[in-house]
Amino acid sequence: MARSVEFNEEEAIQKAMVVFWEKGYNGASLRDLTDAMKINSSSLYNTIGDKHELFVRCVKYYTDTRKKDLDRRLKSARSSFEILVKYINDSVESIIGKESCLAIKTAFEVASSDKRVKDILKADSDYAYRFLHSLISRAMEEGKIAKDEDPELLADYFISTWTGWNEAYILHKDPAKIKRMSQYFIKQISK
Amino acid sequence: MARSVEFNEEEAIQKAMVVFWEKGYNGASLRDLTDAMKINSSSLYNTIGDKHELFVRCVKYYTDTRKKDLDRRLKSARSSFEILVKYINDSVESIIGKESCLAIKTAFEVASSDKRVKDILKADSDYAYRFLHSLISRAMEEGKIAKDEDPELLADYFISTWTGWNEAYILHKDPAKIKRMSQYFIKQISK
DNA sequence: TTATTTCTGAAACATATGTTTCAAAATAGA
DNA sequence: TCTATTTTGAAACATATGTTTCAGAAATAA
Repeated sequence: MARSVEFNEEEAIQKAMVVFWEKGYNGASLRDLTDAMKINSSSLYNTIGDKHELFVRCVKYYTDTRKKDLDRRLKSARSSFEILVKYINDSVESIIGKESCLAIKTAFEVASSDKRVKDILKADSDYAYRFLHSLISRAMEEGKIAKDEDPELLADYFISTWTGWNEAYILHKDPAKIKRMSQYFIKQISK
Repeated sequence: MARSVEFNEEEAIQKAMVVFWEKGYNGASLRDLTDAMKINSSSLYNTIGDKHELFVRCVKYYTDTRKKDLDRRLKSARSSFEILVKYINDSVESIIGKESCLAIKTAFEVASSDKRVKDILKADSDYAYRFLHSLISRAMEEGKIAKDEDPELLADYFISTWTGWNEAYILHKDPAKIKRMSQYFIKQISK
C-alpha cells in the first residue's frame, strides 16, 4: 500500500528518555528531544503523538524495564535473603555515578499535577513493593530476618529510604555515605 | 533624592516561592511569578534580578525559615529525646496535605545542574544533620537511645527516610502509611 | 516648591516553544 | 511498473518565554 515508518520506535523512545531524565519534563524542549531521537517533529506527531504522550511513553518504558529486572531477580537460584541483599546493593550502585532515578525525579517534578504519570509511577512503586514484600516474607521463613518484623512495613520502608539516598547523593556526592546507610539497613533487618 | 521601592521584598519573595513550589523552576513562568508577586517585571529586574536570581532567593528564604524553626526547637525546655520525637512527628504532619518539601523537589529538579542552588540545599541538609546529630547524641546520654547506635548515621538516615516519605505521599496519598513508617523509625531508635 | 533621581506600568523585543502544514520522497501492493 | 498511500524534511505557525526599554509618575532632599 504505502511507505512504512523508517525509525525504530523503541530506540527513539530510549533516546528521548535520556533527554527527559537529564533535563526533566519541563526542561526538555521538543528540539532537544527530536535531535536526540534523530527524527523530525512531523514524524513524532505522526506516530507517537505530542510531547506529553512521548513523556508518558518514556516513563512507561522506564518502569517496564525495571519490572523486567525485578522478575529476573526473582528467578535466581539463590536464597530470598541473598536476592534481597543483592538487590539493595545493586540499588546503591545504581545511584552512584548516574543521574538519579527517573521515576523519583518525575514523581517530584510532575506527579502531583499529572494523573497519568502518577498512576504509572504508583504502579511501579506497587510492583517494587510486592517484590520486596515477597522476598522479605520468604527471608523470614528462611530464618534470616526476625519473625517479629513486619514485611509490609519493611518493604515500604526500603522504598522510601532508597528515594532519600538518591537525594543525599545529589547533594553530597559521597558514595561512602550511601553505602553506610545501606549497610545499616541490611544490619537492621538481619536476624 | 528620589522615589523608593514600593513593594515589600520579603512578601514578594514569599509569593514567588509559592509559585516555584507548586510549578517547579522550569514550570513557573515569569508571568506566573510577577502576577503572584503583584509587581511588574521591570520592578523585579530593577531590584531582585532575573528569574534565576529570584529562584535562588526563594530557595534561600525557604531554607532560612527552616533553620529558624530548628533553632527554636533546640531552645525548648523538653528533653532532647522528646524534641526529637516531636520533630519527627511534625515532619510527618508537614508532608500531609501540603505540596511536598520545596527543598526536595528542587534537589531533584535542578540541583544536579545548578551549583548555586545545590550549595544552598547542601547547607540546609548539613544544618538539619547537625540538628539531628546533637539531639540524638544527647538522647543517648539521657538513656533514651541505645549507646551502641551511631548518631551520625541515624541523622543521615532520618534525612533520607523523610525524603522518601515525601515521595510515598505524592504517589499514594496515604497518611497512615507515612505514620506507620515514622512510628517504626521512632521504635527502632528507642532504647 | 523645585530639581533630581528613581520607580513603575505598558509595551516592545528577540528568541524559544510546541505544533501544524505541505510538497516531495518513498514504498507496499496491484 | 504503476498507483495509491504514507512518511519525511523543511518551513511556517501562533503563542509563550525571559528580558529590556522608556515615558511618565512619584518622592526625596534642597
